[in-house]
Amino acid sequence: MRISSRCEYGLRAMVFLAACGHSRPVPLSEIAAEEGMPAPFLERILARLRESGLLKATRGASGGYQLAREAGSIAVGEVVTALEGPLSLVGCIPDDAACERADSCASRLVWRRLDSAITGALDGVTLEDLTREAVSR
Amino acid sequence: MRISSRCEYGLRAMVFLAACGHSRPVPLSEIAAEEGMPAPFLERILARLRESGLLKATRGASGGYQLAREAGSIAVGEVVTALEGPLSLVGCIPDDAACERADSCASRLVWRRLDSAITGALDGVTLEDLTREAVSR
DNA sequence: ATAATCTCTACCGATCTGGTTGGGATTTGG
DNA sequence: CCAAATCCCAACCAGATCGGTAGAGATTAT
Repeated sequence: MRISSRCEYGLRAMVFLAACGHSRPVPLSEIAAEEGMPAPFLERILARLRESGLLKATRGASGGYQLAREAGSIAVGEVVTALEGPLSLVGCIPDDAACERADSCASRLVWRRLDSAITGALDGVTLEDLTREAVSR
Repeated sequence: MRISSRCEYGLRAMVFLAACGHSRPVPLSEIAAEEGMPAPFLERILARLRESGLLKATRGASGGYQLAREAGSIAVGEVVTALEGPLSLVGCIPDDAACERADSCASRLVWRRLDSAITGALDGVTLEDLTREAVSR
């Protein structure tokens, strides 16, 4: 199991923007250069984040990207979900109607447990948490 | 994020074998039929599990597959790792030398947290746990 | 007006996924 | 000893995804 580059880049960009504060829009080129990511690829990643309402973009000269909400109100899980799609591990979670065996399926117990472990790990942390923890080291 | 069919089938097959007990080798065709999986695909899955030492196969008539160890000593995490490869989320976990930014990287905190959440959820449960829980419902 | 910037579409090679096909090797049971 | 059951293995396939590139367009500050 591996986190995609898309997801990794996306989160790093979001954290970068969170650290920049709300003062000004940050151009794509700056994020890409500072974080060492291929700009055209990052562009499409930020597009997804914008479509998901996590990012706000201003066009034209001295435009760029900003967080759409406060860093403290954006959970990491939202970023991951926006980039990776809904993180349903198997078809039958949470929709147990998807499998006729759902009632007797022992494996399903593991996927449920895993699902809540992942959700807990990602939804319990905000971008603000990350910038604060990172600074304090 | 999604569990692959390979992984899902593999775990279900292992649980099935755990429920069968150690009495006799169970032929592939039986597992496939009982669990509703495509037999040739399942075959390659079981091959991986055998190569990883989790499964024992006996050839010839009245042959089949058995767990290589007791169900109580096989963690679900082992099964998943055997099928899915080592589950390192990003290159820098646990090998922080893989990224020069590792020290200052805030995102890395999330991946570490996620990593231990996943490991905890998968390594803390054995096949025996699953069969027992499933039976008791 | 022009330069900076976001927006969008199309393409690309590589890899993974979920299979199928078919032929072999091995061992049991008759 | 032979036939059937069973595991073993390699090759192939279509489709999706990934990571990335290329290039043309729209919009806005200066």
